[in-house]
Amino acid sequence: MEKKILPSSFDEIIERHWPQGVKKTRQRVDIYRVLYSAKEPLSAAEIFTTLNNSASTPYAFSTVYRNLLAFEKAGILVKNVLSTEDNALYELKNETHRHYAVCLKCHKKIPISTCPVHHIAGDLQKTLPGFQVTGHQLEIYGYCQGCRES
Amino acid sequence: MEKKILPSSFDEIIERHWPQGVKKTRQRVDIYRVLYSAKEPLSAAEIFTTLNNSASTPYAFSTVYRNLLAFEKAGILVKNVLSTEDNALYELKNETHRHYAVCLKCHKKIPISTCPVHHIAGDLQKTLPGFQVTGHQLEIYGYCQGCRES
DNA sequence: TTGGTTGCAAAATGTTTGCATGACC
DNA sequence: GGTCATGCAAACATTTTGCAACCAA
Repeated sequence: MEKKILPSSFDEIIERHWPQGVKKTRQRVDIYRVLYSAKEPLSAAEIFTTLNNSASTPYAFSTVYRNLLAFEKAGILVKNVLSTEDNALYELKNETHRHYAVCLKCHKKIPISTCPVHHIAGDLQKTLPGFQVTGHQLEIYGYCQGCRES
Repeated sequence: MEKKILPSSFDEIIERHWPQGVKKTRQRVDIYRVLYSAKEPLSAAEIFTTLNNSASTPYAFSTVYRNLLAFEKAGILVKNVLSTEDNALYELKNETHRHYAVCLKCHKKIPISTCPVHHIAGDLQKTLPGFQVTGHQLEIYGYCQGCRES
């Protein structure tokens, strides 16, 4: 019985997922924690506010931006820019590849389980000869049930 | 032989495509023309520059933005915000529904003929019960042939 | 004529950068 | 101890807004 059972502490999660070559600072770990516990993509402002509400120590806006960029370069985070939002949203790249349906009225983001792009991955290579696909972004727009009823 | 043959003059095109309820001003027609002759989505700055290079009369930046919004509300234009660009891109909604593959190095935008989202339209309704889909945006990221070779 | 549209300038927003101080390895 | 990260403030780029003059219907 050497296999470890749940729950994993946050320290263990960090230990397992922390990217190579990124120095571990208090601020970075805290930003990671905020993103990790988020249920949907967050804006830099939301991360900034969460950090400064939860601790007495100040966190600078530039620190948030610089580290989101660092995480993105390290390959553990994706930056999304939706046409319906006026700012970028960030989320950790986790095991499950996800897209969202965005409500144009209440801006709620509903996860979509399937990814239509995977279905046509082969086709894409034919459509775009010589193009090396490294990623994609998809948003579905519309109105959620709640907003349709009101 | 009442059927009209090519070429259509730009005036005829405007006549046919101009949206209901949008007052036709010199500036709006000119913005429409720039978008119409563009081969790929343009930024507000590009439209602004094109306008001011091609005429002696000044065009204000705010006029460009206000009318892009007016066109969008009228349903004849789509606004795209790509994660790789720091500004929005605009293109006329024309008959053919299109997406682009964006090169992460040279930022070239290559049109994709197929739309994977159409393939799963039925699935989407099941995945998102109660959600009314009105549109979507898709970007493919990667590296184009030219940039891969260098 | 009259309400919508324009140009200009200024403000607002989100994001990036310079620099001295401070923290990690 | 040396290097990289941080906080602060100021700079930056894009987009939005207020207002008087103007134009299309």
